[in-house]
Amino acid sequence: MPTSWADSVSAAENLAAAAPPKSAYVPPHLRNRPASTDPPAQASYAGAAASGQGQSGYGGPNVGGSRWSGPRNDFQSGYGGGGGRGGGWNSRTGGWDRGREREANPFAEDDAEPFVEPENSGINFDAYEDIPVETSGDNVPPPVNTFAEIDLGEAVNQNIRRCKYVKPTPVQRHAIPIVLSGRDLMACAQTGSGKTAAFCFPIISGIMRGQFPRPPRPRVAFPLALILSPTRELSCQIHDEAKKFAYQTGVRVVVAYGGAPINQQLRELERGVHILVATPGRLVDLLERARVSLQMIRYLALDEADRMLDMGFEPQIRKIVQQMDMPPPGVRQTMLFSATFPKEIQRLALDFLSNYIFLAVGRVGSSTDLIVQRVEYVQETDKRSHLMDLLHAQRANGAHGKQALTLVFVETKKGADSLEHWLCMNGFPATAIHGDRTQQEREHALRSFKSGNTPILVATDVAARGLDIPHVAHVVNFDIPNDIDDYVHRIGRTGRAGKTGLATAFFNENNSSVARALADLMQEANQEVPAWLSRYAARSSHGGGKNRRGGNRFGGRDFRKDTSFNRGVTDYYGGGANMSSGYGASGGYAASYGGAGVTSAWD
DNA sequence: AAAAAAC
Repeated sequence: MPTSWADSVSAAENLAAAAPPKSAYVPPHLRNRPASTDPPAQASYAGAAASGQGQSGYGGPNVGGSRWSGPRNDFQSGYGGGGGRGGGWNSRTGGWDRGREREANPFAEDDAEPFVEPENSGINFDAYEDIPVETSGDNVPPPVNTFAEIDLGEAVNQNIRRCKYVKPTPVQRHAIPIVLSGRDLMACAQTGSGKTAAFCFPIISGIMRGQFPRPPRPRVAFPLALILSPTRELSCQIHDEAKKFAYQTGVRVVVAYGGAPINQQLRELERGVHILVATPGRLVDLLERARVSLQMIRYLALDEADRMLDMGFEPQIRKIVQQMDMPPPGVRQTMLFSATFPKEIQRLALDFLSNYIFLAVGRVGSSTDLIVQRVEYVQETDKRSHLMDLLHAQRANGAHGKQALTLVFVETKKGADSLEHWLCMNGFPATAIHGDRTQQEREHALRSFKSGNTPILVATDVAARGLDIPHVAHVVNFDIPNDIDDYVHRIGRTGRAGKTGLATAFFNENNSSVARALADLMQEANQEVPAWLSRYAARSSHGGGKNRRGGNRFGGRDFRKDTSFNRGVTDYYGGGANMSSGYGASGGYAASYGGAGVTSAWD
């Protein structure tokens, strides 16, 4: 076991260096890396804009009432003609980007990668092959092994190549066929496992091959798909990714979030939108102004769904999903994704789902092998000097000429401000991100951190979820969150894409309420649990309380399997699906899940 | 109790 932070890092680096490079599989976060040698995109699509006159309809910049395709079968035409003919989807690219402006190449800025490193270094590829997967629900479609098995169409296939995706990740292998088959889905998978692509690919494909009525009113946006996320930065990130997947497919992706001028967002919406990515507040605003209608929504995806349905967000989500004009479950297709899925939230989620499939994908490399978790006992008053010690060690250990990125989580916005200030005063280049900063400041902080200009970022939970920040070597839980799921999300900012990472937590009396949950979690992740923490855990846990996770090596477990849920409640299955059939786990893991909830497929 | 999310 490593004994110091510096040791942990060098051990991690050795481990990385020792891993033999393979070429076949590239996890999501190492993709898009070196400048692509793709030919200019238009070349392959030159002359493709040649279909009927209706094609300028959808999203056409200046067509008032006929933004949607004129001939109703325009989306359809050409699809099914086989990959070789290319007349179908490509023809639609002539629609909204023809003439006036060209669709910006979303792959262009991938060259600006500041961290140069050999492709594929240090990735535990084999770990991806062994990931346990659990599915439950009626008639679960079988997973696919390659992108070729799924007919996503030539335009999307080309984007997959541009993204340098060679092979679907586990969550993609399972989720894509499920969504393509039209089923609702609740998916537990770590962020960084390729979730975004898992729901974007089938949505884009579905929009390309579907037939949709033309939008009934001008000056109102009628998206076909809605993707909601809990933070503005995460919405931006999803939007950026989705743009890549939808490049030159004719499918328009627009993002809307608060803190930024609404006018530009309105203009984008007016040009037409198939997929709207949004944070809840701004979307409600747009709905109330009647600039967006949800009546044509066919796909609804909630990212970080457990956060979206928790107390803070639930009313807004209910308003958007249930009290506006969105089609009900069963008519639309609903997908919920998160790395954690507490039972109470799963129960809540029933209101939004219809006969759904539950999917749990284990983490890469048996849970958190790739993240070394340490807990240190630090009095409140000693936290700053202790942090300084860690940062000094890290600096001494200096990697690649640049200081490794360190993400420091604190509980409050005030705490973030004052810690940032203190670090800067003490010669550590730090910046901070939290909800009281302007959106400009937030985005600047994130950029500065990502680029390595400011290698220390102090953050509240605004940065805990979903954000993909490559090269974070160390997550410090300066304040330990009261909800253990938040801890899981926070440490997930490191150790991404098969890379190793370190997570250090400062524990003291104030955290005794999570001692048990933290100890259990670490134990389960094969981490060394300090004896003093175990004593805290034994002392302060009376019956477990609400902080007990349905622990296993997945982010969660289908609560429909709980006896306490099943007893006397037979009506939860959207439309009375047959409970007794179909709930066997497909992978042979069922037996492992019958017990106390801590057993896992790998025990 | 705090954080996030609209103007």
